[in-house]
Amino acid sequence: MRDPANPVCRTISTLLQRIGDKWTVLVVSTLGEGPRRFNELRREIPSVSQRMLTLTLRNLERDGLVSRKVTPSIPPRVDYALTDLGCSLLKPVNALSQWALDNVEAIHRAHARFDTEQDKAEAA
Amino acid sequence: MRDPANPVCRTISTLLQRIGDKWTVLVVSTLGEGPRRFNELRREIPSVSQRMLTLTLRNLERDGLVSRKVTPSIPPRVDYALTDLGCSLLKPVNALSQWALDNVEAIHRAHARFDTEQDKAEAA
DNA sequence: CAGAATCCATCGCGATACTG
DNA sequence: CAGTATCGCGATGGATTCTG
Repeated sequence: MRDPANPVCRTISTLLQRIGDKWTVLVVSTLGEGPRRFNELRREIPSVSQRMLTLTLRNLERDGLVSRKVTPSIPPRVDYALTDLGCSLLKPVNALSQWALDNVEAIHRAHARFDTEQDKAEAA
Repeated sequence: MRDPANPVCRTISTLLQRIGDKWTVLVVSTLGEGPRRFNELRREIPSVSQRMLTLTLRNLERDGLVSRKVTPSIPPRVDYALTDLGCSLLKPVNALSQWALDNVEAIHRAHARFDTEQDKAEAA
């Protein structure tokens, strides 16, 4: 059950990695507010590069979490939106974010404690 | 609020990355069943290398999620366990895993659909 | 506007060998 | 038993340039 060869386990692992990658959650939570065009997303997430936004959206589309609607006009228009599946992911993701928010300070205290003990250890 | 320069946002991002890395969730969920020694963890997670298990545990300890109790005997004995903070993380993480379990098939269908459409596109 | 393609620095991670 | 140290490959991701 904890065996990474187990296909179910691998699927979970893959999902967690996607959640953990640099831009996915940012994009998903932005789309959680409503559909966006490509450059709208870029503006709302200023630090994402064009390349990474494209890759992130492709992965999300492949997972069935985001829909991509192309309007072949000039200039072209592409609208991204969460699918129902994508929306359903919002809840557990937000729960995790909320946990992080609730425990930011505890984590920082833990870091400080750990790091000072580390310093004492190497001073010796 | 969505600005990666925002320290709170960075903390969330860091946590999500930790969740997303290859071994953290496996280790945390194993420790969720009770305290374990180093090599017990290795046996229960056969594919983890010594190095990565050490690093994963160090990070978890630094975050205050896992406690490390050394018994200086010969041979030495080290017990790892979830802290209260670590336990509290279990719930949102399990929620996410459960979501993945519930939607494994939907995701696989999405992959299949996406990939065949990809093939058609490049065939043209 | 919404990308695709290319180049390149960095890093995660595994394999291996050594230690108190 | 529970680590640490070193090496090296492949993947990740940023910057830049080109396109329909």
